[in-house]
Amino acid sequence: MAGNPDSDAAGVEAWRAILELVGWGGTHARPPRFPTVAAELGLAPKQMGALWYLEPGDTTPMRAIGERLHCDASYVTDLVDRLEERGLIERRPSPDDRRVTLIALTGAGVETRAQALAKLHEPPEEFAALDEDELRRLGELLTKVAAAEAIPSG
Amino acid sequence: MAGNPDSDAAGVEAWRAILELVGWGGTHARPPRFPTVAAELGLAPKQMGALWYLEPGDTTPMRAIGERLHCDASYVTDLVDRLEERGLIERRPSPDDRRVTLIALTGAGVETRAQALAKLHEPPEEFAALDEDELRRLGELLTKVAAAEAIPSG
DNA sequence: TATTGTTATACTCTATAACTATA
DNA sequence: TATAGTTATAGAGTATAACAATA
Repeated sequence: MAGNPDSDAAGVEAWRAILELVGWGGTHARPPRFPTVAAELGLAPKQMGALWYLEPGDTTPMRAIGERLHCDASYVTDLVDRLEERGLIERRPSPDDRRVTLIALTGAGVETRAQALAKLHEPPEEFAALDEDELRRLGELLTKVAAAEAIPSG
Repeated sequence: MAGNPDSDAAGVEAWRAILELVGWGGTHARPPRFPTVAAELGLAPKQMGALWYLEPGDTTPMRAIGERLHCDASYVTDLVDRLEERGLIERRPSPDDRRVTLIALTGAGVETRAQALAKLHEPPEEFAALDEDELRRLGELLTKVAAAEAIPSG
């Protein structure tokens, strides 16, 4: 972000609006979306993050979950313990490497995950302030941004 | 969100991109912005939220902080204790009502708050994927959305 | 020797309940 | 009686360090 001043200003404005919508803004202070949805399903935010990361039908080493969630391996153990107690996931020994434990969603896990994603993906009511063309344009622009590789700063 | 299908689809797409950018997405899993910035400054997320809410030069009853941050009064006490220990805020008795304690930022608090906001408001690198016109348009659309009153669903 | 996962432990975040002072 | 804030306490979230098993 060291371009021309006008562009920077527009970027700051856009970003600030995003923070606002997401519940991290200073002005209206909406409740933050992700933790709220997690709480509605009786999940800790990271538990929901883990469920999200797990693809239905797929199998994932515990280590990968920790990397994705930016949390310690010991906490992944705890996370997995609790999700397993609730019957949402199961552990399976890896056939390839006897050190690794693979995680898979159970049927109940697939269902809970779907509920979580449905709630999360529900756009905010405020989108009604835009007409259809505006909304489509917004979607295009944001998708272009989100698809871009983050340039590691520094 | 019960409009026409096209509009809904565009909204979902836009919203999904926002979640992605903010670190709540499933695909790239960027680290979530707000907690990361707080950690960089050695603050708990809610501590940073409190600092944000406090306007420099202003004075705010503790109760209001709890409402804004959606947390319990007892935790506000703790929050304020720790922020006060670090010299970022100070308590002042209210002249109007001897039950209420007013909170004000100290000089150090104003400075820390500014640092936090600067980091938070820094747009993501990915905005570089848009040219100036696109960025301006994005800013306009998002601002319009963020300024809209949320229609309480139900 | 390095890596995956677990256990033990402790620290931080946050809420509930009971309480004090004031209104 | 209701409201602002505090204290005591407990629970959930998360990390560090030491460890076992496997590679």
